[in-house]
Amino acid sequence: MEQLQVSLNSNLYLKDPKSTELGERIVQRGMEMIDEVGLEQFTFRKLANDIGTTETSVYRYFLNKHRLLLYLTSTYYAWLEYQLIIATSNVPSAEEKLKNVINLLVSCDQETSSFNGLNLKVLTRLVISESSKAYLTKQVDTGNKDGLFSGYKRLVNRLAEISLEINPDYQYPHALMSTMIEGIHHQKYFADHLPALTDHGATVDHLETFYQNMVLSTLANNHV
Amino acid sequence: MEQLQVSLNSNLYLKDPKSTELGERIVQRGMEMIDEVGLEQFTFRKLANDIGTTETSVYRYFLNKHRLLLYLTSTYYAWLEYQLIIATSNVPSAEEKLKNVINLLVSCDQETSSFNGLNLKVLTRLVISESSKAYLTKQVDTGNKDGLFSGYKRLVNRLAEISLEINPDYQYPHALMSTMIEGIHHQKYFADHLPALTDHGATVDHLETFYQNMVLSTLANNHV
DNA sequence: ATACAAATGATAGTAATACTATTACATAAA
DNA sequence: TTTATGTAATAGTATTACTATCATTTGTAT
Repeated sequence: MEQLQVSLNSNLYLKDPKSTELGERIVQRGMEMIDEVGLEQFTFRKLANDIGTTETSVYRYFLNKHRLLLYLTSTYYAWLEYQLIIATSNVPSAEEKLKNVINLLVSCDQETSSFNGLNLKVLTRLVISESSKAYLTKQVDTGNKDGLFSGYKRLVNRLAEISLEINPDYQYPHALMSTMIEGIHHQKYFADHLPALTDHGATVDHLETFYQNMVLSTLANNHV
Repeated sequence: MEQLQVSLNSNLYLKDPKSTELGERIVQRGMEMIDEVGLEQFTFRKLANDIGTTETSVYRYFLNKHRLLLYLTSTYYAWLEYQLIIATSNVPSAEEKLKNVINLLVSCDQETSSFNGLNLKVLTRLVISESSKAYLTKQVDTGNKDGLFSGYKRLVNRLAEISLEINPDYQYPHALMSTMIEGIHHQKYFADHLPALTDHGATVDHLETFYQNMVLSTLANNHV
């Protein structure tokens, strides 16, 4: 799992950070610093000072901090896609597949392992609090054309297919799955910062129950 | 409706923008400019130049642009709460109430009227693309203590109560309603910018069908 | 051992951002 | 008339988000 090679869209970076040791450190410490101080307070200068290099060198790898964020979130979605394949292969029942995926999504902030040298607990936390900022910008359309969101879209597509296995007539499989993924992230954030917007502290077990019921009930489709 | 006085939490501003004509212009043009250029590119200097005043004067009303954004989103939620009361009073069936609310939420970007001098179509568009940035910051906890999110929380509470009227045993009414509100906003954004993440262009009618089915099926609770 | 290119580093510079401090002016209540 | 109060103009600062240039190190092919 550690050694798995995942190739991300090359528009995410200027120079592949996996090609050099400096690149690896930029991505690793970049993730940690964004997690610590938040994207707004994070700068390439701070990162460069921290890892003992120069601002210029960091700019050689990434166009700006938004691209670094996108690189990180794309890594997260690549990991999820890989886990999804494991969690659904050789599972005959589509409902069981979806349950496994929900379990994966609600518990990945408990993961102790690493992926591409990135601590998954930290990466998940970063995705929860910062990933929306990757697409809520005026540059979203050009970024989308450049394929910067293809990892996320591929994941949603896979999940939509599983939904259609459960109910082939269901009209909104992409909407349901993107609502679920974003929802899980939001509920975890709310639990930590705005608990009035969720229930039972959005623990792993409660979130799992909530989203299982929500998705499976919706796909059973008894209110159209 | 135009004349309705809604008082927002006084921590949202330094000086009540409704107390002066300059304040009103700051809020109005502020909304329009954030909608046009996005929060990142929006600055108090640009706003001041645009409305013919100085940066300093703008800072007298709002601590920073995040607080102005929060003021705007709070206005939106205050309007929603008011509309919700209209849409649910004298409606005997709880299910009917929730349907009315969903209709309100999915169609408020079509609204042609104004509220507190703010064009609701523009305000809704701004909320869809920018409101997450109001709470996805490292200052969220102090902001929450200062009551900056109380309007949103009150709205979710009201909706949670309606959910419990439908199913008094349901365990996740706040989670379901915040998932729905955020979901509606996201789906509208995806329709415009990342259409692979939604279905049928997330038109008003489709969104209404999707969320009605999702919420009512979930509350019917047949998968726990 | 030499030549060469790729990678990194050092230094400097710029326009803009997100503020703050100071001062002056106008008004209006005491 | 004094005194407070609100409002604005001017100026200044530290930081941000970059870009340009050039020197140096390092690994590799010959």
